[in-house]
Amino acid sequence: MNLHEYDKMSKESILKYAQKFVDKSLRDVLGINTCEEINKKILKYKGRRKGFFGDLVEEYIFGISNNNYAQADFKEAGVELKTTAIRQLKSKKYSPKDRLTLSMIDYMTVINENWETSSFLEKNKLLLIMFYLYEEKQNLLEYKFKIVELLNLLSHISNADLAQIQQDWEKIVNKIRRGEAHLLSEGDTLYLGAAPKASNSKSRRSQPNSIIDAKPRAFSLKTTYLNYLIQKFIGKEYTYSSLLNNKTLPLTVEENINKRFESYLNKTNYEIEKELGIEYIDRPKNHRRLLINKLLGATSNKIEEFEKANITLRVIALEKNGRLIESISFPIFKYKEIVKQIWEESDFYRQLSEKKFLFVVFQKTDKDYDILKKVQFWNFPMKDINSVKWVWKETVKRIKNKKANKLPTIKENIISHVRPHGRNGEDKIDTGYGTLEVKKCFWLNAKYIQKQLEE
DNA sequence: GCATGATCATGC
DNA sequence: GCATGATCATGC
Repeated sequence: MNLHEYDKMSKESILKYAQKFVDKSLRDVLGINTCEEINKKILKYKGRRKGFFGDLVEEYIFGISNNNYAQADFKEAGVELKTTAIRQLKSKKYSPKDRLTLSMIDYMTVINENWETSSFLEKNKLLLIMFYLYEEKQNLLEYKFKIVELLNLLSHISNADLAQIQQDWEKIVNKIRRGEAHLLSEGDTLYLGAAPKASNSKSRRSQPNSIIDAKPRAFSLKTTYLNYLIQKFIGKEYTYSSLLNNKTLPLTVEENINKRFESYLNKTNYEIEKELGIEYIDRPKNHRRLLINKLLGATSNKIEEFEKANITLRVIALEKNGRLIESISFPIFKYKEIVKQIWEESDFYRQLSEKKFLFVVFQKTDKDYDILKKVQFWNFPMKDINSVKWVWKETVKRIKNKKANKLPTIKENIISHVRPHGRNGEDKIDTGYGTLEVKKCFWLNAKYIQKQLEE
Protein backbone atom coordinates (compact mmCIF):
# COMPACT_ATOMS: atom_id res chain seq x y z
CA MET A 1 0.00 0.00 0.00
CA ASN A 2 1.47 3.32 -1.05
CA LEU A 3 0.44 5.85 1.54
CA HIS A 4 -0.48 9.46 0.76
CA GLU A 5 -0.68 8.78 -2.98
CA TYR A 6 -3.70 10.73 -4.07
CA ASP A 7 -4.52 14.05 -5.65
CA LYS A 8 -5.77 16.32 -2.91
CA MET A 9 -7.34 18.62 -5.48
CA SER A 10 -9.68 15.92 -6.73
CA LYS A 11 -12.56 14.45 -4.78
CA GLU A 12 -12.62 11.40 -7.07
CA SER A 13 -8.97 10.72 -6.35
CA ILE A 14 -9.48 11.17 -2.61
CA LEU A 15 -12.40 8.74 -2.63
CA LYS A 16 -10.60 6.17 -4.74
CA TYR A 17 -7.60 6.31 -2.43
CA ALA A 18 -9.73 6.11 0.72
CA GLN A 19 -11.66 3.10 -0.57
CA LYS A 20 -8.43 1.13 -0.80
CA PHE A 21 -8.59 0.90 2.99
CA VAL A 22 -11.84 -1.05 3.09
CA ASP A 23 -11.39 -4.23 5.14
CA LYS A 24 -8.05 -2.96 6.42
CA SER A 25 -6.98 -1.62 9.77
CA LEU A 26 -4.29 0.92 10.60
CA ARG A 27 -2.04 -1.93 11.69
CA ASP A 28 -2.53 -3.57 8.29
CA VAL A 29 -1.22 -0.54 6.43
CA LEU A 30 1.22 1.24 8.72
CA GLY A 31 4.70 -0.05 9.50
CA ILE A 32 5.73 -1.59 12.80
CA ASN A 33 7.55 1.54 13.95
CA THR A 34 4.59 3.79 13.22
CA CYS A 35 2.29 1.46 15.13
CA GLU A 36 4.68 1.57 18.05
CA GLU A 37 4.63 5.39 17.92
CA ILE A 38 0.81 5.37 17.90
CA ASN A 39 0.67 2.90 20.78
CA LYS A 40 2.69 5.32 22.87
CA LYS A 41 0.19 8.08 22.12
CA ILE A 42 -2.68 5.77 23.03
CA LEU A 43 -1.07 5.08 26.41
CA LYS A 44 -0.54 8.78 26.97
CA TYR A 45 -4.21 9.63 26.38
CA LYS A 46 -5.57 6.45 27.97
CA GLY A 47 -8.50 6.56 25.56
CA ARG A 48 -9.70 9.85 26.97
CA ARG A 49 -9.47 11.79 23.73
CA LYS A 50 -12.57 11.56 21.63
CA GLY A 51 -11.86 11.94 17.97
CA PHE A 52 -8.37 10.55 18.46
CA PHE A 53 -8.93 7.83 15.88
CA GLY A 54 -10.04 10.43 13.34
CA ASP A 55 -6.89 12.44 13.99
CA LEU A 56 -4.76 9.34 13.39
CA VAL A 57 -6.49 8.68 10.08
CA GLU A 58 -5.97 12.26 8.94
CA GLU A 59 -2.34 12.25 9.89
CA TYR A 60 -1.15 8.77 8.96
CA ILE A 61 -3.43 7.84 6.07
CA PHE A 62 -3.94 11.20 4.42
CA GLY A 63 -0.87 13.06 5.66
CA ILE A 64 -2.75 16.15 6.73
CA SER A 65 -2.42 17.84 10.09
CA ASN A 66 -5.60 18.11 12.07
CA ASN A 67 -7.41 21.40 12.14
CA ASN A 68 -10.13 22.96 14.18
CA TYR A 69 -10.95 25.97 12.10
CA ALA A 70 -13.99 26.16 9.88
CA GLN A 71 -12.41 25.00 6.68
CA ALA A 72 -12.66 21.65 4.94
CA ASP A 73 -9.99 19.02 5.60
CA PHE A 74 -9.27 18.75 1.88
CA LYS A 75 -9.60 22.44 1.23
CA GLU A 76 -9.03 22.45 -2.53
CA ALA A 77 -11.50 19.64 -3.19
CA GLY A 78 -13.97 20.95 -0.60
CA VAL A 79 -14.11 17.56 1.11
CA GLU A 80 -14.52 17.08 4.84
CA LEU A 81 -13.24 13.81 6.31
CA LYS A 82 -15.34 11.92 8.85
CA THR A 83 -14.42 8.69 10.57
CA THR A 84 -17.22 7.10 12.51
CA ALA A 85 -17.90 3.83 14.26
CA ILE A 86 -20.38 1.13 13.32
CA ARG A 87 -21.26 -2.06 15.12
CA GLN A 88 -22.39 -5.36 13.77
CA LEU A 89 -25.63 -6.65 15.24
CA LYS A 90 -26.38 -10.32 15.88
CA SER A 91 -28.38 -10.25 12.67
CA LYS A 92 -25.10 -9.26 10.93
CA LYS A 93 -26.55 -5.87 10.07
CA TYR A 94 -24.37 -2.83 10.51
CA SER A 95 -25.66 -0.04 12.69
CA PRO A 96 -24.07 3.23 13.75
CA LYS A 97 -22.57 3.44 17.21
CA ASP A 98 -23.27 7.16 17.43
CA ARG A 99 -24.61 10.17 15.65
CA LEU A 100 -22.33 11.65 13.00
CA THR A 101 -20.93 14.85 14.42
CA LEU A 102 -20.47 17.61 11.88
CA SER A 103 -19.26 21.14 12.60
CA MET A 104 -19.48 22.93 15.93
CA ILE A 105 -22.25 25.48 16.34
CA ASP A 106 -20.93 28.95 16.93
CA TYR A 107 -23.86 30.43 18.85
CA MET A 108 -22.68 34.00 18.35
CA THR A 109 -22.27 33.98 14.57
CA VAL A 110 -24.80 31.38 13.40
CA ILE A 111 -27.72 33.68 14.23
CA ASN A 112 -26.60 35.99 11.42
CA GLU A 113 -26.48 33.25 8.83
CA ASN A 114 -28.99 31.91 6.38
CA TRP A 115 -29.20 28.33 5.16
CA GLU A 116 -27.93 28.77 1.59
CA THR A 117 -24.74 30.52 2.63
CA SER A 118 -24.40 28.94 6.08
CA SER A 119 -21.04 27.88 7.43
CA PHE A 120 -22.71 24.52 8.08
CA LEU A 121 -23.24 23.88 4.36
CA GLU A 122 -19.90 25.40 3.47
CA LYS A 123 -18.10 22.97 5.73
CA ASN A 124 -20.26 19.85 5.41
CA LYS A 125 -21.79 19.72 1.98
CA LEU A 126 -19.27 17.17 0.80
CA LEU A 127 -18.29 14.49 3.31
CA LEU A 128 -15.90 11.61 2.92
CA ILE A 129 -17.24 9.16 5.47
CA MET A 130 -15.10 6.23 6.59
CA PHE A 131 -17.11 3.80 8.70
CA TYR A 132 -15.03 1.44 10.79
CA LEU A 133 -16.12 -1.58 12.76
CA TYR A 134 -15.91 -0.84 16.45
CA GLU A 135 -15.40 -3.47 19.05
CA GLU A 136 -15.22 -2.80 22.72
CA LYS A 137 -11.78 -2.88 24.34
CA GLN A 138 -10.12 -3.33 20.99
CA ASN A 139 -6.97 -1.35 20.20
CA LEU A 140 -7.61 1.52 17.77
CA LEU A 141 -5.01 0.04 15.45
CA GLU A 142 -7.21 -2.98 14.83
CA TYR A 143 -10.39 -1.17 13.80
CA LYS A 144 -11.21 -2.24 10.25
CA PHE A 145 -12.74 0.18 7.76
CA LYS A 146 -15.92 -1.26 6.31
CA ILE A 147 -17.73 1.37 4.27
CA VAL A 148 -16.08 4.37 2.62
CA GLU A 149 -18.34 6.77 0.73
CA LEU A 150 -18.57 10.33 -0.45
CA LEU A 151 -21.78 12.03 0.62
CA ASN A 152 -22.87 15.22 -1.07
CA LEU A 153 -25.59 16.67 1.14
CA LEU A 154 -26.91 18.78 -1.71
CA SER A 155 -27.17 16.10 -4.38
CA HIS A 156 -26.95 12.58 -2.92
CA ILE A 157 -29.98 12.72 -0.69
CA SER A 158 -33.59 13.17 -1.68
CA ASN A 159 -35.23 16.59 -1.99
CA ALA A 160 -37.46 15.70 0.93
CA ASP A 161 -34.52 14.78 3.16
CA LEU A 162 -32.71 17.97 2.22
CA ALA A 163 -35.82 20.06 2.87
CA GLN A 164 -36.12 18.40 6.27
CA ILE A 165 -32.48 19.03 7.11
CA GLN A 166 -32.88 22.67 6.15
CA GLN A 167 -35.95 22.95 8.36
CA ASP A 168 -34.04 21.30 11.20
CA TRP A 169 -31.17 23.76 10.78
CA GLU A 170 -33.58 26.67 10.87
CA LYS A 171 -35.31 25.33 13.96
CA ILE A 172 -32.00 25.06 15.79
CA VAL A 173 -30.84 28.51 14.71
CA ASN A 174 -34.18 30.10 15.62
CA LYS A 175 -33.95 28.65 19.10
CA ILE A 176 -30.51 30.17 19.48
CA ARG A 177 -31.86 33.48 18.20
CA ARG A 178 -34.48 33.40 20.96
CA GLY A 179 -31.73 33.07 23.55
CA GLU A 180 -32.56 29.44 24.23
CA ALA A 181 -29.32 27.72 23.28
CA HIS A 182 -29.23 26.22 26.78
CA LEU A 183 -32.56 24.49 26.04
CA LEU A 184 -31.48 22.91 22.76
CA SER A 185 -32.18 19.20 22.50
CA GLU A 186 -31.62 16.64 19.80
CA GLY A 187 -35.27 15.71 20.14
CA ASP A 188 -36.24 19.15 18.82
CA THR A 189 -35.39 18.20 15.27
CA LEU A 190 -35.68 15.19 12.97
CA TYR A 191 -32.62 14.36 10.85
CA LEU A 192 -30.14 17.08 11.78
CA GLY A 193 -29.60 17.54 15.49
CA ALA A 194 -27.77 19.84 17.85
CA ALA A 195 -25.70 17.25 19.69
CA PRO A 196 -23.80 18.03 22.88
CA LYS A 197 -20.09 18.08 22.30
CA ALA A 198 -18.05 18.87 25.33
CA SER A 199 -14.72 17.76 26.67
CA ASN A 200 -16.53 17.41 29.99
CA SER A 201 -20.10 17.74 31.20
CA LYS A 202 -19.36 21.03 32.95
CA SER A 203 -18.12 23.09 30.01
CA ARG A 204 -20.36 25.92 28.86
CA ARG A 205 -20.33 28.68 26.25
CA SER A 206 -21.98 32.06 26.22
CA GLN A 207 -24.89 32.61 23.85
CA PRO A 208 -26.51 35.67 22.28
CA ASN A 209 -29.71 37.13 23.76
CA SER A 210 -29.37 35.37 27.08
CA ILE A 211 -27.13 35.53 30.10
CA ILE A 212 -27.39 31.79 30.64
CA ASP A 213 -24.41 29.81 29.36
CA ALA A 214 -25.15 26.80 27.15
CA LYS A 215 -23.53 23.45 26.50
CA PRO A 216 -21.28 23.44 23.46
CA ARG A 217 -23.06 21.65 20.64
CA ALA A 218 -22.35 20.52 17.12
CA PHE A 219 -24.61 19.94 14.17
CA SER A 220 -24.95 16.22 13.68
CA LEU A 221 -26.81 13.64 11.67
CA LYS A 222 -28.94 11.68 14.09
CA THR A 223 -28.09 8.05 14.72
CA THR A 224 -31.33 6.90 13.14
CA TYR A 225 -30.75 8.98 10.02
CA LEU A 226 -27.17 7.78 9.79
CA ASN A 227 -28.45 4.22 10.02
CA TYR A 228 -30.61 4.89 7.01
CA LEU A 229 -27.59 6.24 5.10
CA ILE A 230 -25.53 3.17 6.00
CA GLN A 231 -28.21 0.82 4.70
CA LYS A 232 -28.36 2.88 1.53
CA PHE A 233 -24.58 2.74 1.10
CA ILE A 234 -24.60 -1.04 1.32
CA GLY A 235 -27.48 -1.26 -1.11
CA LYS A 236 -30.29 -1.90 1.34
CA GLU A 237 -32.81 0.88 0.96
CA TYR A 238 -35.57 1.12 3.54
CA THR A 239 -38.68 -0.64 2.31
CA TYR A 240 -41.07 0.84 4.87
CA SER A 241 -43.99 2.94 3.72
CA SER A 242 -43.10 6.55 3.11
CA LEU A 243 -45.14 9.62 3.98
CA LEU A 244 -44.37 10.82 0.48
CA ASN A 245 -46.58 8.20 -1.16
CA ASN A 246 -48.96 11.03 -1.90
CA LYS A 247 -47.26 13.61 -4.08
CA THR A 248 -49.56 16.47 -3.18
CA LEU A 249 -48.42 16.47 0.45
CA PRO A 250 -45.63 18.65 1.89
CA LEU A 251 -42.05 17.32 1.90
CA THR A 252 -41.22 17.98 5.51
CA VAL A 253 -42.48 15.52 8.08
CA GLU A 254 -44.40 17.71 10.53
CA GLU A 255 -46.21 19.61 7.81
CA ASN A 256 -46.98 16.38 6.03
CA ILE A 257 -48.53 14.90 9.17
CA ASN A 258 -50.54 17.99 10.01
CA LYS A 259 -51.91 18.14 6.48
CA ARG A 260 -52.85 14.45 6.52
CA PHE A 261 -54.83 14.77 9.74
CA GLU A 262 -56.43 18.13 8.98
CA SER A 263 -59.70 16.84 7.54
CA TYR A 264 -60.13 14.01 10.06
CA LEU A 265 -59.86 15.91 13.33
CA ASN A 266 -62.99 15.94 15.52
CA LYS A 267 -64.53 13.10 13.58
CA THR A 268 -65.45 9.75 15.10
CA ASN A 269 -63.38 6.68 14.45
CA TYR A 270 -66.36 5.18 12.60
CA GLU A 271 -66.59 8.17 10.27
CA ILE A 272 -62.89 8.08 9.53
CA GLU A 273 -62.93 4.33 9.00
CA LYS A 274 -65.74 4.73 6.53
CA GLU A 275 -63.85 7.40 4.61
CA LEU A 276 -60.75 5.26 4.52
CA GLY A 277 -62.62 2.13 3.56
CA ILE A 278 -61.99 0.16 6.76
CA GLU A 279 -64.63 -2.36 7.81
CA TYR A 280 -64.57 -4.82 10.70
CA ILE A 281 -66.61 -7.83 11.60
CA ASP A 282 -64.65 -8.24 14.79
CA ARG A 283 -63.02 -4.99 15.88
CA PRO A 284 -59.41 -5.77 16.81
CA LYS A 285 -57.87 -4.33 19.96
CA ASN A 286 -55.41 -2.23 18.04
CA HIS A 287 -58.12 -0.69 15.85
CA ARG A 288 -57.01 2.87 16.62
CA ARG A 289 -53.49 2.15 15.53
CA LEU A 290 -54.71 0.41 12.39
CA LEU A 291 -56.81 3.45 11.57
CA ILE A 292 -53.82 5.75 11.96
CA ASN A 293 -51.63 3.49 9.83
CA LYS A 294 -54.20 3.60 7.08
CA LEU A 295 -54.51 7.37 7.41
CA LEU A 296 -50.73 7.64 7.01
CA GLY A 297 -50.72 5.33 4.02
CA ALA A 298 -48.66 2.76 5.93
CA THR A 299 -48.93 -0.99 5.54
CA SER A 300 -47.13 -1.77 8.81
CA ASN A 301 -46.22 -0.04 12.04
CA LYS A 302 -42.98 1.20 10.51
CA ILE A 303 -42.76 4.35 8.46
CA GLU A 304 -39.60 5.42 6.69
CA GLU A 305 -39.52 9.00 7.92
CA PHE A 306 -40.26 7.97 11.51
CA GLU A 307 -37.44 5.42 11.47
CA LYS A 308 -35.03 8.01 10.07
CA ALA A 309 -36.08 10.65 12.58
CA ASN A 310 -36.41 8.48 15.71
CA ILE A 311 -40.09 9.27 16.02
CA THR A 312 -42.33 6.94 18.00
CA LEU A 313 -46.04 7.07 17.32
CA ARG A 314 -48.24 6.64 20.37
CA VAL A 315 -51.99 6.33 20.24
CA ILE A 316 -53.59 7.82 23.33
CA ALA A 317 -57.18 7.18 24.32
CA LEU A 318 -58.41 9.76 26.82
CA GLU A 319 -61.15 8.69 29.21
CA LYS A 320 -64.68 10.06 28.79
CA ASN A 321 -63.91 12.77 31.33
CA GLY A 322 -60.82 13.80 29.38
CA ARG A 323 -58.31 12.24 31.76
CA LEU A 324 -55.24 10.42 30.64
CA ILE A 325 -54.80 7.49 33.00
CA GLU A 326 -51.97 5.53 31.47
CA SER A 327 -48.31 6.46 31.80
CA ILE A 328 -45.83 6.01 28.97
CA SER A 329 -43.25 3.28 29.17
CA PHE A 330 -39.65 3.18 28.02
CA PRO A 331 -37.52 0.12 27.30
CA ILE A 332 -36.65 -2.30 30.11
CA PHE A 333 -33.36 -1.60 31.87
CA LYS A 334 -31.00 -4.28 33.10
CA TYR A 335 -30.08 -3.89 36.76
CA LYS A 336 -26.52 -5.07 36.14
CA GLU A 337 -25.95 -2.54 33.39
CA ILE A 338 -27.68 0.60 34.62
CA VAL A 339 -25.48 0.68 37.73
CA LYS A 340 -22.42 0.96 35.48
CA GLN A 341 -23.74 3.93 33.52
CA ILE A 342 -23.44 7.64 34.16
CA TRP A 343 -26.51 9.82 33.75
CA GLU A 344 -25.38 11.82 30.72
CA GLU A 345 -24.59 8.63 28.81
CA SER A 346 -27.42 6.52 30.14
CA ASP A 347 -30.06 4.91 27.95
CA PHE A 348 -32.87 6.85 29.59
CA TYR A 349 -31.11 10.19 29.10
CA ARG A 350 -30.49 9.36 25.46
CA GLN A 351 -34.09 8.30 24.95
CA LEU A 352 -35.42 11.48 26.51
CA SER A 353 -33.05 13.79 24.69
CA GLU A 354 -33.06 12.17 21.25
CA LYS A 355 -36.50 10.71 20.77
CA LYS A 356 -39.55 12.43 19.44
CA PHE A 357 -43.11 11.28 20.03
CA LEU A 358 -46.06 11.67 17.78
CA PHE A 359 -49.12 11.57 20.02
CA VAL A 360 -52.38 10.81 18.28
CA VAL A 361 -55.12 11.56 20.77
CA PHE A 362 -58.56 9.98 20.78
CA GLN A 363 -61.26 10.86 23.25
CA LYS A 364 -63.56 8.09 24.43
CA THR A 365 -67.29 8.90 24.67
CA ASP A 366 -70.39 7.49 26.37
CA LYS A 367 -71.16 5.70 23.13
CA ASP A 368 -69.10 2.98 21.55
CA TYR A 369 -67.12 5.38 19.38
CA ASP A 370 -64.12 7.65 19.95
CA ILE A 371 -63.34 11.09 18.59
CA LEU A 372 -59.98 11.90 17.02
CA LYS A 373 -59.03 14.99 19.01
CA LYS A 374 -55.56 15.94 17.97
CA VAL A 375 -52.17 15.01 16.67
CA GLN A 376 -49.12 16.46 18.36
CA PHE A 377 -45.38 16.08 18.11
CA TRP A 378 -43.65 16.13 21.44
CA ASN A 379 -40.16 15.72 22.78
CA PHE A 380 -38.99 15.93 26.33
CA PRO A 381 -38.33 19.57 27.34
CA MET A 382 -34.82 20.00 28.68
CA LYS A 383 -35.99 22.42 31.37
CA ASP A 384 -37.48 19.39 33.13
CA ILE A 385 -34.42 17.18 32.87
CA ASN A 386 -33.12 17.63 36.41
CA SER A 387 -36.25 16.19 37.90
CA VAL A 388 -35.83 13.02 35.86
CA LYS A 389 -32.15 12.94 36.66
CA TRP A 390 -33.14 12.54 40.30
CA VAL A 391 -35.33 9.54 39.50
CA TRP A 392 -32.56 7.91 37.49
CA LYS A 393 -29.90 8.53 40.12
CA GLU A 394 -32.18 7.34 42.88
CA THR A 395 -32.91 4.17 40.90
CA VAL A 396 -29.21 3.43 40.48
CA LYS A 397 -28.55 4.17 44.14
CA ARG A 398 -31.28 1.81 45.33
CA ILE A 399 -30.15 -1.01 43.06
CA LYS A 400 -26.62 -0.58 44.38
CA ASN A 401 -28.09 -0.78 47.90
CA LYS A 402 -29.79 -4.06 46.94
CA LYS A 403 -33.23 -2.49 46.88
CA ALA A 404 -34.26 -3.22 43.28
CA ASN A 405 -37.68 -4.09 44.71
CA LYS A 406 -38.17 -0.52 45.97
CA LEU A 407 -37.55 1.87 43.10
CA PRO A 408 -38.98 5.40 42.79
CA THR A 409 -42.77 5.30 42.62
CA ILE A 410 -45.16 7.74 40.97
CA LYS A 411 -45.65 9.55 44.25
CA GLU A 412 -41.97 10.35 44.58
CA ASN A 413 -41.61 12.46 41.45
CA ILE A 414 -44.06 14.42 39.32
CA ILE A 415 -42.51 13.53 35.98
CA SER A 416 -41.23 9.99 36.03
CA HIS A 417 -41.35 6.73 37.96
CA VAL A 418 -40.22 3.12 37.78
CA ARG A 419 -42.62 0.20 37.40
CA PRO A 420 -42.61 -3.43 36.32
CA HIS A 421 -42.88 -4.20 32.66
CA GLY A 422 -42.42 -7.89 32.08
CA ARG A 423 -44.57 -10.54 30.49
CA ASN A 424 -45.89 -11.44 33.92
CA GLY A 425 -44.77 -11.64 37.52
CA GLU A 426 -42.32 -14.42 36.69
CA ASP A 427 -40.48 -12.50 34.00
CA LYS A 428 -37.39 -11.72 36.04
CA ILE A 429 -33.74 -10.81 35.55
CA ASP A 430 -30.59 -10.75 37.64
CA THR A 431 -30.26 -7.82 40.06
CA GLY A 432 -26.50 -8.16 40.15
CA TYR A 433 -26.52 -8.99 43.85
CA GLY A 434 -27.59 -12.59 43.73
CA THR A 435 -31.36 -12.28 43.40
CA LEU A 436 -33.88 -12.06 40.60
CA GLU A 437 -36.31 -9.21 40.22
CA VAL A 438 -39.16 -8.61 37.81
CA LYS A 439 -38.23 -6.61 34.69
CA LYS A 440 -38.80 -2.88 35.15
CA CYS A 441 -38.53 0.29 33.14
CA PHE A 442 -38.88 4.05 33.47
CA TRP A 443 -42.27 5.61 32.79
CA LEU A 444 -43.36 9.17 32.18
CA ASN A 445 -46.25 9.90 34.51
CA ALA A 446 -49.69 10.11 32.92
CA LYS A 447 -50.43 13.39 34.66
CA TYR A 448 -47.25 14.93 33.34
CA ILE A 449 -47.99 13.82 29.78
CA GLN A 450 -51.52 15.14 30.09
CA LYS A 451 -50.16 18.54 31.10
CA GLN A 452 -47.74 18.50 28.19
CA LEU A 453 -50.61 17.76 25.82
CA GLU A 454 -52.56 20.70 27.16
CA GLU A 455 -49.73 23.21 26.83
C1' DG B 1 -59.75 8.25 41.56
C1' DC B 2 -55.35 6.82 41.80
C1' DA B 3 -51.12 3.93 42.69
C1' DT B 4 -49.19 -0.12 41.79
C1' DG B 5 -48.41 -4.38 39.86
C1' DA B 6 -49.46 -7.29 36.21
C1' DT B 7 -50.60 -8.97 31.78
C1' DC B 8 -52.28 -9.03 27.00
C1' DA B 9 -51.90 -8.42 21.80
C1' DT B 10 -49.10 -7.74 18.24
C1' DG B 11 -45.40 -7.74 15.28
C1' DC B 12 -40.56 -7.79 14.55
C1' DG C 1 -38.73 -15.45 21.74
C1' DC C 2 -39.06 -11.14 23.08
C1' DA C 3 -39.76 -6.02 23.07
C1' DT C 4 -43.11 -2.74 22.61
C1' DG C 5 -47.31 -0.53 23.02
C1' DA C 6 -51.53 -0.74 25.30
C1' DT C 7 -54.44 -1.83 28.81
C1' DC C 8 -56.31 -4.37 32.79
C1' DA C 9 -56.95 -5.77 37.93
C1' DT C 10 -56.79 -4.88 42.50
C1' DG C 11 -56.91 -2.47 46.66
C1' DC C 12 -56.58 1.63 49.26
